[in-house]
Amino acid sequence: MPKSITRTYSRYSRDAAALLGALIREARNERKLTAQELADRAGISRGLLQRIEKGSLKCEIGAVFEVATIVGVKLFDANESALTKYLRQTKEKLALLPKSVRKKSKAVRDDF
Amino acid sequence: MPKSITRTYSRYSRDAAALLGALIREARNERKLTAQELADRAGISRGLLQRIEKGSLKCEIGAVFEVATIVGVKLFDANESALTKYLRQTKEKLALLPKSVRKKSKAVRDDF
DNA sequence: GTTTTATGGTCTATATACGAACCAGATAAA
DNA sequence: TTTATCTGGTTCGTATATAGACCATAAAAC
Repeated sequence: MPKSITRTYSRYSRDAAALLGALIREARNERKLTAQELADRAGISRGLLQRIEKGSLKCEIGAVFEVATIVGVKLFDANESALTKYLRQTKEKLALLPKSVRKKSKAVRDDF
Repeated sequence: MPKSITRTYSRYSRDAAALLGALIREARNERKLTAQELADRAGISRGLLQRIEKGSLKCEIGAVFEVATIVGVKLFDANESALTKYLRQTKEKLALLPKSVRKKSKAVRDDF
């Protein structure tokens, strides 16, 4: 990140991260795990787990997904087999589509 | 990250990220957006968008969510209002639970 | 009440994800 | 075909997210 950029996030993105964090915290409590225990299992620091549970958007998606998986929070409301199946279908579908998006050349001729 | 750590990710996390990336790409093609255009709208670089679409787990979750939001890929299979509503409920539920998880003192006495 | 421990926060050093600028190959349009 | 441009893949410099060590407070257990 050369040029310092302050990202802006949409309401939906912020809510989604906040919800995911809240669900993780709820699931952790249900399973009677301390923050340190869950962090250890996920291979992350306790501080990072705190930020994830707070809904921070500046976290590795891998860390967030891993924690969610450990405590049983389903992403996309899908279990493992359904996810794998849908993933395969989506990839097959993509293979049939055009490889690249192409814009109209130069200007659009709507002046006739 | 002081000590160099090579993270390991579960199959579920990897599949989830791959699916999300594939869904984003699919939605981008449907909307006839080039990678550069979508990246510009999300305020990220084209390179980062490529990694997101490939399902990389080493991306800011904020960037991924933002891109998904722009092309209309719904996280949690919920529309905006439903997400906000559920978020409020979840936070209220959390407020009722014990503030911290506490382990049995020392060893568990199961020898009686 | 006391004690223990989980949580929340700060601070520092460092690994790394990022943006930018490339290039080559693929692919769609002319 | 030729041309234009989208994509994928580098490399490099840098902003920053992270781990780890703190400390203070809160809250559960005793």
